[in-house]
Amino acid sequence: MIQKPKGTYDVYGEKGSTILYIENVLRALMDRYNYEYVRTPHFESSELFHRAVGETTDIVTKETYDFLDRGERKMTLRPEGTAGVIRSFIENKMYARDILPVKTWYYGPMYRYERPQAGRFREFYQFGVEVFGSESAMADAEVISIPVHLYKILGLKNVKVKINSLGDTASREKYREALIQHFEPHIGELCGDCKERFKKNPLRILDCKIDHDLEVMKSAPKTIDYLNEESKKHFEEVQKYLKAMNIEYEINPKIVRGLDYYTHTVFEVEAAVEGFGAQNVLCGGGRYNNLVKNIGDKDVAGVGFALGMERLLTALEYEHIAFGSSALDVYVVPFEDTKEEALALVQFLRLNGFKVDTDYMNKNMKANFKQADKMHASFVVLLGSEEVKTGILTVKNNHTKEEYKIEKEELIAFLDEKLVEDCHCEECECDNE
RNA sequence: GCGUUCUUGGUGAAGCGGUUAACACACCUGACUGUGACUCAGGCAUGCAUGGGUUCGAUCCCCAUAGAGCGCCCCA
Repeated sequence: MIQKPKGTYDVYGEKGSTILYIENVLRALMDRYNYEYVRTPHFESSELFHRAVGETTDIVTKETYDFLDRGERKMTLRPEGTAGVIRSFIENKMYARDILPVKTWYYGPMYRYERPQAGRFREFYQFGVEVFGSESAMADAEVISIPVHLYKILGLKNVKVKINSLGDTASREKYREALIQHFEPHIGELCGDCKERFKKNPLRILDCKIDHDLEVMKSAPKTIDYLNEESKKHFEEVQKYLKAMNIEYEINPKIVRGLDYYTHTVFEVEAAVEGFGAQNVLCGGGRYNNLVKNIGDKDVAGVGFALGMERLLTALEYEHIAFGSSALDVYVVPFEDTKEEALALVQFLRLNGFKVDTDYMNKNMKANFKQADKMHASFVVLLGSEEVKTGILTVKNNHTKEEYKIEKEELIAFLDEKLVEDCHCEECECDNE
């Protein structure tokens, strides 16, 4: 038996409906925010990610899918979306647009060679936005508002927005040094991982799950104390705009993000769901005023965020939120000698806009009614030789079990009327609210 | 990359070193060749992730491999 590769998954059934629903929500949402869709290749020159993500992060040193193409070019399956979008922004000279900022969104599969665990796969889907060309804190606030809005639409409660500021390059560097000075005398007290982090990426020490109770951790310097005037002002403005939009947030000085391209605002949205496990961060992002320059020598500010679909789906599952496919309008029961007429009727109804299905398995009557129930059919139409002969159809309301004799010409009008009348659901598009 | 738990039909699962691998749900057939919830009678894993080994005999014990879950590293 051939199995799917480790860390991948198939989508089918109810999960498929949920994903399609969310994707539609994303599309509509981004249209409302006036963001444009950008699609970039799933693989890029390896160098792009090395420049974007930074050589020190593990993402690039050991977690990417790298390969040589037949022309011996080093290629990498994209481990995240930002780098490709920036490359596209520069290559297509979007910075020269007549309308700035350029507000973009993307959605698609990303690849990381990691050990799979809850809500984490080797091929995973990310949705994200990138806004280029604005240094205004308004852009930061708008970007933060998008996932908040999305989670609200999806009905996800108990989400928490956590923000922090790393400041501009100068502030950030000053802070980094302060952090090193702070931890250096106590390095012996830290766990093994933190000793490693101290050398590679001291900011990440703040994220440690083992050492977080240590005195030296609690007394660690905070990023916001090292912001220069300009950075401080920017951070205050972000908060001002968030308040203006009624978005609740808390400042968490320990949010530093893993990637070293961030400047100023960084944020995460967490799901406070019981039993959700270690992977409770639903999305993260921030401002990256130097990244475009690093990649393409154009000094353009940027701010963005990304969210993982798999983790979002897990969170929805925990909250018992599902978006199943809609119920069938009509189930047609064919008989041995009326298959052609049945299929013709099915097609006729479909052409008139109804959601219709029938039996393809030569089921008996009992099994057919069972199947109609399983498909949540509103109406069952029996089509035997008698109905074919007389042109008068037997139509049964599958909820009330009432039976009607309807002429074929009247069927569409009958269904139109009855379907609206009977509809009690909250989600469908009918006008019967 | 490290640690740890696990893998038995379509599903939930019981099981013990020894002849037919429980039970339930689902599904199929018939009683009931045109009306569904009940009932009754049948059917439904030559096989217990895969490959080796120990044994007279392995779903069960041992080893390896693969996959899944959880935690760590890392991280949207």
